[in-house]
Formats: sequence, structure tokens, C-alpha cells
Amino acid sequence: MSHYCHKSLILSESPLKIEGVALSAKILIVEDEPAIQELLCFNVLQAGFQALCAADADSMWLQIQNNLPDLILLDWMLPNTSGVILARQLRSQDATRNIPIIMLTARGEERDKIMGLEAGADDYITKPFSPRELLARIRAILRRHAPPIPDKMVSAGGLVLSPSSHRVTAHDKAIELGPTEFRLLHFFMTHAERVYSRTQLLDQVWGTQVFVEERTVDVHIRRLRAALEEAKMDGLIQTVRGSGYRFSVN
Amino acid sequence: MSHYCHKSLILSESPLKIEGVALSAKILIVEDEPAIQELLCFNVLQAGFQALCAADADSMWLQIQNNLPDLILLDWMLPNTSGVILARQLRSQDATRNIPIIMLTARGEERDKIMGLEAGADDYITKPFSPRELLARIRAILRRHAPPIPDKMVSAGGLVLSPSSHRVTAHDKAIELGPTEFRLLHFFMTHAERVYSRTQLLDQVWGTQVFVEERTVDVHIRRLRAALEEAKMDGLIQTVRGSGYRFSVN
DNA sequence: GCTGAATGTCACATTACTGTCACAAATCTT
DNA sequence: AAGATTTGTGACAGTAATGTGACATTCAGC
Repeated sequence: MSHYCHKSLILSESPLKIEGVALSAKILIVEDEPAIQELLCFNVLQAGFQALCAADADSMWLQIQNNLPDLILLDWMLPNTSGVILARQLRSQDATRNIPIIMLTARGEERDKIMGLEAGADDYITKPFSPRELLARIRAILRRHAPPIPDKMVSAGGLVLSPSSHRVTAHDKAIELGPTEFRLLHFFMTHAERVYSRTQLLDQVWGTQVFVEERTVDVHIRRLRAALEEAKMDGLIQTVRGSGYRFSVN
Repeated sequence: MSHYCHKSLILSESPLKIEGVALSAKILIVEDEPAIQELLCFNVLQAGFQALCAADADSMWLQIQNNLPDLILLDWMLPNTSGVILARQLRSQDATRNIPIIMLTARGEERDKIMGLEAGADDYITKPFSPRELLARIRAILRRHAPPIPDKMVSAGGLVLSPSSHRVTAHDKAIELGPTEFRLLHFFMTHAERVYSRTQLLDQVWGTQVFVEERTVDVHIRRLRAALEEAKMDGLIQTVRGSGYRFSVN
């Protein structure tokens, strides 16, 4: 019989979001083996998600009817049916078409994996798996399938930067930037008219974990300047000798 | 049971600030291992922060209720729970949502680190760590989360000087100054209508460590005058023969 | 394993700033 | 008025800060 995991209320207090991943995401676990179901459930809850459980196809559909999940963990082998078939069925219905599926399979053979993916799974994971790996996959999938976050577009000095699409345009013309230069420009655009030292920029753009030379900032500033110059957007980043750099529309 | 570290009053005497970081910041240490807690506490206090300690989740919440910390050092492994879960809970409450968290983890694996960050930690540090590293991280995080210091704009005699953007303008027109001239003008604008000897200016603007010729002041005064004159701002700096210089709007 | 993009680092080039001097100009003293 | 003292000014060289090209390494994707 289908049932909520008994722990499902512990951690699903508030629907907060971190980095675009809805932490309160509902995850439907479809797995007939009780021990494994329990394990999955525990890990999923531990990570702060809501967990719904089903042991067979019927209870799965029941759960879905009650409560549309954000992601489905689907066992390859189920009583009377298989995960591949269920995946096909899920994909064929409008309501469930866009719910990502992670397939759980005991067999490590390449062919199975491919078949699972062809059947419509977004990812697969082979048993035995580490909780860490499982959760990493879940997060990755959720992140990928997250509804396009209302994009916090930033515009300054004729530049338009869209964090979600990772694009920068000047006069509707795209500017190609590497990841670091993108973050650097993003930071500058959201902190214009203020001087930042190399150390501050390293903290803000690179993070505190990495330790790179301060002069590396100069190099990236140069690369960013070069990219902006190519789009005829010179002079936006000014050097303040002895202090650092400043982004300014003047 | 929760408790204040017994040394917590020793070093938290004056609420001085360095580089915009409030040194009197309250840091909550959540760590069950007594030896490590003691070590953390000691280092944190040594650095001039206030330290609060908790050995488990309950005492953590108690501490928070009593005294909202500015930063939380959170152990990855805690009795009955984990730092990841606590981090999520902290993030889900309005009162604690914006308190930065540094995760302490014994495991060096990349995946754990990433998971810790995804859980809402702002930074992590792997045991064993050096006190220097720990404090560097703490300062960096505090610096990053510090409310942007309101820019202490200075204006006098038609000039506007903004330390944070490192700019001087006269009638909305920028005036280009070198570092020393900038500091000199900043000092004058904040100490107008008063005569300063060359020695005093050297102390205030150059610092007491350096030893340069007194006449060097004259040269910089001249350069500053030239820059101001170019912006049609003459006569702001007057020579008081035999005594020094004075900044005055007349 | 190969390939290409991204990145960090270095060495070297270039620039900006600074301090000092010599001398000119101004101001004071007698 | 002449000399003494103080300040203004232009030039210059040394130095520190920044710009720049090249290179090695890493890493994902194939």
C-alpha cells in the first residue's frame, strides 16, 4: 500500500530555495524492496526534500494523483512491470510529461543504461550507490529542470546581463565571456561606482576557498576589457591606481 | 548544556573596527568535540571576536535565542543530527536566514564540500585547519556580509569627494588625482579652515612611518592646486607663510 | 588519449606616481 | 634696497603599480 514515509514532516518546514533548487521539492520514490525504499526515503528526507513512496505501479499513480512530484526515483525492476514501461507511460501523459525521472538499476551494463535513458529517464544510477551520489544526481536534475527563475537581469551602461541564461549583450549584440569574466562583470555591474581591491574581488568573485595570486585579477580584468572593447564598450572598468578597479558608466 | 566559553569576556573589550569588519562580531561555535570547541573558541577570542559555544543542536538554538550571532561555525557531524540539516533549518527561519555559516568538515572529499555549500553554507573549512586559515575565512565572510558601509561623502566649496568610489568632482565634472593628492585633498576637506604645518600634513597624509622631506609637501600642494585649477576651483588651498597651508572655501 | 577552452602564473613592457633637486619668485627683515 | 628666508615651479630619475603576451596546466567532452 502506498504511504508517506513516516519522517516526511520533519524537515519539510518551509519552501525555501537555494541556488534555484527548491529544497522542499517533492520526490516520489518508486521501489518495491522495503529496505531500499527505506534507505532512499531516509536519505532524501535527510537532505531536506519531501519524500513520497510507492512500492508498485498502482500506488505510484495514486501518489501522483494526490500530489504531483517534482522528481521520480524509479526502480528498474518492479512487480508486474518495469521502470522502462512506467517511464514511457509517464512521458505519454501531459501531467507527468515534464517530471524528471532517475532510474535505479542493479545491473551495470551499458545497454540497460542506454535503454533507460531512451525510455525517457533523465539520469540513471546503479545499485549499490552512495547517498552522496544519489543526492548529487537529484540536485543536478532538479537544478536542470528548475522552472526558469525570474531572471534578475542587470543592466548598466548599455550592457545587459542575464544571470540565468549566462549571457551578456551590448546593443543586442552578444558578448562572449568565460565563466570567470562573466562573474566578474556581474559583480561589477551590481556594484558599480565603487572601488574594489584585488583582495575584495578575489573574495567576491573567486570565493574564499581558492587562493590565487592577486595579479590574476589584473589578467582577468584585461580579458574582460578586451571582450568589452570588441563590443565598443570601452572605459567601463577603470583602474584606480593603488586601490583597485571600479566599474562606472562614465 | 550550552554555555559561554569561560574566556569570552577577556578579549571582547572594545568594539573597534578594522577594514570595515566589526571585530566585536559575535561568533557562534557549534561543535561537540570539547577539544576542538576549546581550540576554536580560543582562536576566535584571540582574534578579538566574541565567542558563543554550543555542543549540540538544542544548545545552538538556545544560544541563538539569547544572542543572535553574526556568524556561525557549524560542525559537519553533530550528535543526532548533521550540520547540513541545521544549516537548512537556519536558512528556513527569517531570524537566522542571513547569518553566514562556515561549515567545519573532517572529510576532504570534494562532493561533501559541494553538498555543504548547497545546503546553504557560505564557506567550509576542512579539519585540520590552521588558525590563520580559519580566521582568514571568518574575516572574509564577515567582510562580504557586512552591510555596505554608507559612503562618507565629503563636500566642501563646490567639491564632492567620495572615498568609496575614490572620486572627486566639481560641478559634476571629474577631477583626476593621484593617490597622494587624493588623500591630501580628503584630509583638507575634512579639516577645513585650519592651518596645518608641513610636519602635521606629513603625519596625517603620509603617515608617521615614512620620512620624506618637508618640501615634498609643497610639491604635492602644487600638484593638487594644478588639478583643482583645471576644474576652475582656484584659491581653495591657501599658503600661510611661516606656518603651512589651509583649506578654505573663501 | 586527444582537443580545445578556460584559467592561473610568470616575465617583461609600460605607465603613473613620487620624492628630490635646482632654481625662480615672492615675502620678510634690517 | 639688499640680503635672508620662505615658497612656487619645472624637470628628472627611481620606483612601484599596472598592462600585456606567452605559456603550462587543468578539465570537460569526445
